[in-house]
Amino acid sequence: MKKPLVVIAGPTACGKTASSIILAKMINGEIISGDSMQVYKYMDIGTAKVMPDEMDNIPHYMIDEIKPDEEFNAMIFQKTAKKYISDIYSRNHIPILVGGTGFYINALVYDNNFMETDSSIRKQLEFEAKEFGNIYIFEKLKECDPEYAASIHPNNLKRVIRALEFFMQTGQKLSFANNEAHKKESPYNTAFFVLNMDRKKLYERIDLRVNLMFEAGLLDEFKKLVDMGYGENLVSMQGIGYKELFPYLKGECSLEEAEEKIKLNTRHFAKRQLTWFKNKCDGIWIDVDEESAENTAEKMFKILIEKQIVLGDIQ
RNA sequence: GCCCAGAUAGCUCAGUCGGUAGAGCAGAGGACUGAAAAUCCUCGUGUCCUUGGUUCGAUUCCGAGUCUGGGCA
Repeated sequence: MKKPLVVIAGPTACGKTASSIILAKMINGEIISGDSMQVYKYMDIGTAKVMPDEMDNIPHYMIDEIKPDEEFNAMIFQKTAKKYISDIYSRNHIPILVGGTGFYINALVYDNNFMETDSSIRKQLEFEAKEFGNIYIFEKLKECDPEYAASIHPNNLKRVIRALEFFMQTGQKLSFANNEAHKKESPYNTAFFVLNMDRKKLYERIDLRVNLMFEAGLLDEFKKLVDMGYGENLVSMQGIGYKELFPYLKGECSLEEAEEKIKLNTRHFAKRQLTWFKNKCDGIWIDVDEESAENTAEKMFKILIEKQIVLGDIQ
């Protein structure tokens, strides 16, 4: 029998954190963060990380997992999170995966197969792309994996390079591997919640949250990271709320402009998240508009009982 | 009060040598299977300020008005 897994996804600033902690209390849950930025230590304010005083004694995992200059990706996420999940099962608790990184969440929920590769060829390919252009490298991909090439745009360099490096290292076509991976059935009995609210309201909440981040000392946090030697080229420092502050640091824009840019990028990001959850997940959408975190948690709890993912007497 | 310059998509503006118009940004939609808060793709009809005139035809030319900048008193 498949083991229970609760997922709480949704765009940034829609209230995942608060309602997930309440739900965790109700069902003996423990929380695994499905967030690509909260894994980094020292990046608290800009990632809107759950802090210990908010956790209400609910254990949280995949938070502060690594330092900002350490490598991280979907495979590492999956591997690490799976370990935490089995630990949670061993305690007879229910894992609640909560976050906004759809790619990571799906990797875990659908247990995607990742082939062992490393990124050693990457640099070379990046160099070639720079030297000879996107089309040149795209043509290269066309030769070894025409199906995959047909499915992506030549300008999407990251995708093109990944497909190429995958082929060069495994001798397999990414298009083929993806198809195989797609056939795999999820090992969990999952309730996949997607929290959402009226777009306008979401955007207002984003603006408000960015204001609060600055009040809470985002700029200091950023400067501290820079002082620790974490630079602009790091994946972690390309997170929204940090990357926009480099131009300010260099005197290329005002703080107000940087702040506006953060708001804008966060809105764009929320849109991309929504697109993913809409089209890549089989989710139960929960309208959070005008609702308290308690109501949202209550709603999810009811559905969990209906779906028999959780037993009624567990509380 | 006078003079000058504007008034065109939600915003900033381009343009039409007279045949009802187009960029950037915003916004919307989409892709994504080891960078994913990353990366990439698609989408532009609006009383061209109002009103007279000239004209087959005006957003475009001319006159008047209104508003907004700037200058002079």
